[in-house]
Amino acid sequence: MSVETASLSKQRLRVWLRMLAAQRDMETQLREKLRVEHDSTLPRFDVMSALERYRDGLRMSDLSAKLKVSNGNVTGIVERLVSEGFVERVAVDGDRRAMRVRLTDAGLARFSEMATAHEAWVNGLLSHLSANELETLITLLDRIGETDT
Amino acid sequence: MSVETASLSKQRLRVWLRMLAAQRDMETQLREKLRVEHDSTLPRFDVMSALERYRDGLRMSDLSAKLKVSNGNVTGIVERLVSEGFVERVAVDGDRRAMRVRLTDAGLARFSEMATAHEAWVNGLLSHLSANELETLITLLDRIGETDT
DNA sequence: GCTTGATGTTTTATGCTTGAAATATATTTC
DNA sequence: GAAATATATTTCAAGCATAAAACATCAAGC
Repeated sequence: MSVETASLSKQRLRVWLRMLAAQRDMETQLREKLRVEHDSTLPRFDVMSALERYRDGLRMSDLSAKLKVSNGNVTGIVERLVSEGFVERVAVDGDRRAMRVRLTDAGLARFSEMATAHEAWVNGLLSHLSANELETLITLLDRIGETDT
Repeated sequence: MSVETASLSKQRLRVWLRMLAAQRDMETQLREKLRVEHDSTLPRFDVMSALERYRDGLRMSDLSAKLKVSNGNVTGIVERLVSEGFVERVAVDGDRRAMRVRLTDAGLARFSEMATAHEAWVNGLLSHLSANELETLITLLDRIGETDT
């Protein structure tokens, strides 16, 4: 392995560590805010956010696919949202295995409040970066997931 | 709020969502590799990594500070590493409250294997990006955590 | 030397997360 | 239409994470 290759490898490692650190810092602050000011959590927020985009509701499996988490995970989060009255489960016609899940009116109202606050928090956390820098970040982050052409 | 301000806010939200997505994708792959190929986990790897840098060991509170996780969290992870024989707890002279934690020889050997593989995985996941792009990413990610000057 | 407060760590309660097994229902194949 | 296979979801066991309380020890001040 050449010197250039070795240092490139180390640089990639550094990028990964910075990604972790930046993400963790932001997540810690967002979670704390959500907990203190809205008595909620990021996973609940994520689920409600997905359901807000699909007002007719989503099947459990669609929900876990969109959020990229396991089925069992979504089961638990939805369970809590149901018990809080923010989400309801509806039977799916023609398939008795499936369940459609959707926001209740209370859930939609609650989500709207949280979403406004959430956007403001993120806005504050990323306020140092210019529009150009934000654009650059999006481009680079997107390229990470790309498969080879 | 002006049109520019509104769209800048949305753009920041997009950046945050991309950060989450990119980080989650990478983490999912790294966790799976660590689980299947080394029968371990990222939290364990992180703890061992910190201890590898401080061969004389670290106090529990130093460890949780470096990793930026709660004390109770570290207690559990170290507990498992101890039971696996990779880490040992040593009494601290002059302070019977504290515990110094350090890698055993087996732990160091194990970590070395994992670290080599881990670097190669990260290397693969970020192989699309050039040195310049990596440098840009590091710079931008670092600026996120900055406090106002 | 006793109290008061600070510090280091673990414990507890709760929730998130995964992978794998279990359950229930649909679909396909013969 | 019965058997085999596939799909949708939940349950389970284990681990990770937090915040808050509990516990143990230390350090200061009186």
